[in-house]
Amino acid sequence: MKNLISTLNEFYPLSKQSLEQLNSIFVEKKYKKKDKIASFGEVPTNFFVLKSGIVRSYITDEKGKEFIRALYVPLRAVGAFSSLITKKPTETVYDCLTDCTLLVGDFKKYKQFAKTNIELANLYNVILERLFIRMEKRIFELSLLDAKQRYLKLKRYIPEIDTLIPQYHIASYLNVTPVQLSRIRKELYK
Amino acid sequence: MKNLISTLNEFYPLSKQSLEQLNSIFVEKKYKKKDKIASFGEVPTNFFVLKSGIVRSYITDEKGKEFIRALYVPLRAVGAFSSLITKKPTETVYDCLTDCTLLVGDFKKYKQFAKTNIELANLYNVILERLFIRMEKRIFELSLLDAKQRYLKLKRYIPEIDTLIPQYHIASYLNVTPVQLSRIRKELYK
DNA sequence: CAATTCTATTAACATAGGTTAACATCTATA
DNA sequence: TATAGATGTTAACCTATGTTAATAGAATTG
Repeated sequence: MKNLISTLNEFYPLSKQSLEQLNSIFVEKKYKKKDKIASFGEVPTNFFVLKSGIVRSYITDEKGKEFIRALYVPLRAVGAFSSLITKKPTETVYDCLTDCTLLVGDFKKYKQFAKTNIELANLYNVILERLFIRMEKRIFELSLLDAKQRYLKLKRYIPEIDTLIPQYHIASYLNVTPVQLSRIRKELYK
Repeated sequence: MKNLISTLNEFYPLSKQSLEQLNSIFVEKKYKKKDKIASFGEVPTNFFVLKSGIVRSYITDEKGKEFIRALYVPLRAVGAFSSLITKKPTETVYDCLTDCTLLVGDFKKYKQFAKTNIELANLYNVILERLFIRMEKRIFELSLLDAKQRYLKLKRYIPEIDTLIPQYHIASYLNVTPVQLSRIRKELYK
């Protein structure tokens, strides 16, 4: 369990007892490209820490069109948190864009431990704080930047992105059509 | 302190000791329209609970143009949380769009108590969870809905909004120009 | 209450980005 | 390796929204 420990200690240093409690709720698991880790309409019970690969989250409109809302890279906390919190079915789907390794955590057990273990309560705080800051940045990005700037920003965040996932997925994350992203790239690389 | 107690118990029921700790860090304060509760470039030390009035948060671009990113109504937790968390200067300004009454909380003291008082750690969890869910909804809204739908959604959230704040503030929140909001209203009410 | 400043509307024009469709590659697999 | 499906590019056209400016009514203040 060396890996789990080093992964989690990057977020928040924990006592031996807390690490043991964490070990008891986390399982490492491998997923294939396209595997779902949270499906539409389901009430999720797990949250995850991404060890390798890329995960996306997306929502679907009435016509079945997919809108990628987030891309996750290794060491990020992943999961349908709002549904875990509200216990309502998720409208956001999470799936793997590449083969992935994830730490799968039992959210209910975690919360159970956090009720009495203040270290774990505070670790959850730290995770929520980070998620919150990411969300806020994403809102600034979506409202202040045009598609070209959003693309450049994404490339700064994940430089190899163009080789990792197809362009139409990138376009979806940027909230534009593949046609528009193609235009942007043309202008950028001429 | 009856008011503080009833306000906070709406979020999370607390023991007498926790309430006393909270009382010691919260002060009720009145603000005038246009008063700032967090200014650009400052490292904030307080967070707030809005008792009455409307507060906005906004960011400013290089040209000094303001972009309202959130509107807060009574009982919402308000504050430059990402700066409180990171201890870096805020780029987001928070000010009062109407005269307001706020509970002003000392964030550092709160965190200090939360280190050992698990009830307060968990209350902070609940607040962060709620903020997170709001953020996520706002992202869906900004990326899936056009300006007309965002306007209708805002009117469902705060029906009296048109009489509370000027239209150009509403437009800014919706991420469109006042001109465009005027067109939308024209189309809507014909 | 007159003058100034704010706010909302409208028109004319400009632009980013959407839609559709044709075409060209590339990739996987039967 | 031939074929079908997946992916990316380009062009033509359309729409929502931005920009600027003129106008007018409302609100504020000397």
